[in-house]
Amino acid sequence: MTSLWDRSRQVAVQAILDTALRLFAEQGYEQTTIAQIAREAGISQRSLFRYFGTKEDLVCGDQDALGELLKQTVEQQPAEVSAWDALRAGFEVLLTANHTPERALELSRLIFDTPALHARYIEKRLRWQAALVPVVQARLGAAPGPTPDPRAKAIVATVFACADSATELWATHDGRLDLADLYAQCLAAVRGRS
Amino acid sequence: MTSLWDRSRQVAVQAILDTALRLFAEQGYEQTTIAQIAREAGISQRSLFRYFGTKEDLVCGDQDALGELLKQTVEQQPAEVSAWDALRAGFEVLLTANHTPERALELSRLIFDTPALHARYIEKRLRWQAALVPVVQARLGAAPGPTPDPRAKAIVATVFACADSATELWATHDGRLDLADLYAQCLAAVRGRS
DNA sequence: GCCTACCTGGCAGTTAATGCCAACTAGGCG
DNA sequence: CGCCTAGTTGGCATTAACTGCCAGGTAGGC
Repeated sequence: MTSLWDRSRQVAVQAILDTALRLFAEQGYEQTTIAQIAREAGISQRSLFRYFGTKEDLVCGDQDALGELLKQTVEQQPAEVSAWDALRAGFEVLLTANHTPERALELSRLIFDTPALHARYIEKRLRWQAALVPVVQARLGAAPGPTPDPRAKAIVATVFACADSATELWATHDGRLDLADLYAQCLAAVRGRS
Repeated sequence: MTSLWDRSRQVAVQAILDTALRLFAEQGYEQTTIAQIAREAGISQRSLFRYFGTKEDLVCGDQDALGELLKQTVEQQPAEVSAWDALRAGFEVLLTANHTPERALELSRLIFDTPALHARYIEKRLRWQAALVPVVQARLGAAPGPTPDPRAKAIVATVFACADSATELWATHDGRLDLADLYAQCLAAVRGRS
């Protein structure tokens, strides 16, 4: 059922993405205009905005799909797995599903170096967090009462904070360190006695 | 040495801020234009942008001073205070220094309900985090070596994650719960054995 | 009383983003 | 095959956030 439209759409999306990422890497995010991307990708400005609603989505757009994957992975962990371990499992799935390491590194650097992108990225991440809170809450076996239970929210936020710290360290060291290992170190610093 | 210029500047800033916040509360952030704020505040659009570099700064602007206050408070804690306690002390100072509770609640709701503002707020918060990492690292007594120490970064990120979770809970419950208490609960959920 | 320094306002221009409309194209149907 | 419909594309105009520039004004030192 993949019509010709769907296929050419895929091709166009990829072409736009490649052009944009190349230009961002060459001249920086702020210095690259939508007009230039559209011109070099051989598409009208108007259509570019139909594919990607905002300039930031050119970088952070495909995060949405990853968020869904993360949620499903956490949900499908066996019931006896703790909330912390379930979230770690989800995080590890993301690592393999992301892109090639080089691409992920390039994207990470772009995001961490560009305040506007960083903010947008975190905004998307916050939506993942909100979606994960009920999942984690169920795993904690809490009865939702009148006084809300901050535990699930805090745990999810902390896991993301550690994942973010680990990713930033990984990016600033050009990917030479092991990301999963950095994540474990971050979590240990938080949860261990100190 | 407060010249007339400084004073009228203060007055102007306050007038703009009051007008902007009122309009944001009445019609929402996105629906309010800079032109309208300038008109109702009796100032030119050009000068408004000189006082506040961006529209978002009308809401998140004074966060900068708070960040500096936070950093200094944490720095000035006695040496025997742990990193966690020093950060908590800083957070508590922020609570009292903020504004009136009503104003803080109104601002919090505006920020949490407006994606663009939320992103901007987090962006500023990230700068606080970066400034705090060396302070916390010194308190951890770590010798910065070739292999970086993720602990300070992770601890700071976690404290902010918990503070953010607590603030969001506090705002969604109209300020009826105690913010410091919520923060303690969040941190306990993360650091306690579970 | 003048002069310098700074502040203010208007104007034009750039960039991201949106709505509208006309031209086009794929794919179904007689 | 020829048409028709639906979905797509591109150009044009518009809005809103910003920025640079320049002319005018005002406070404060000399």
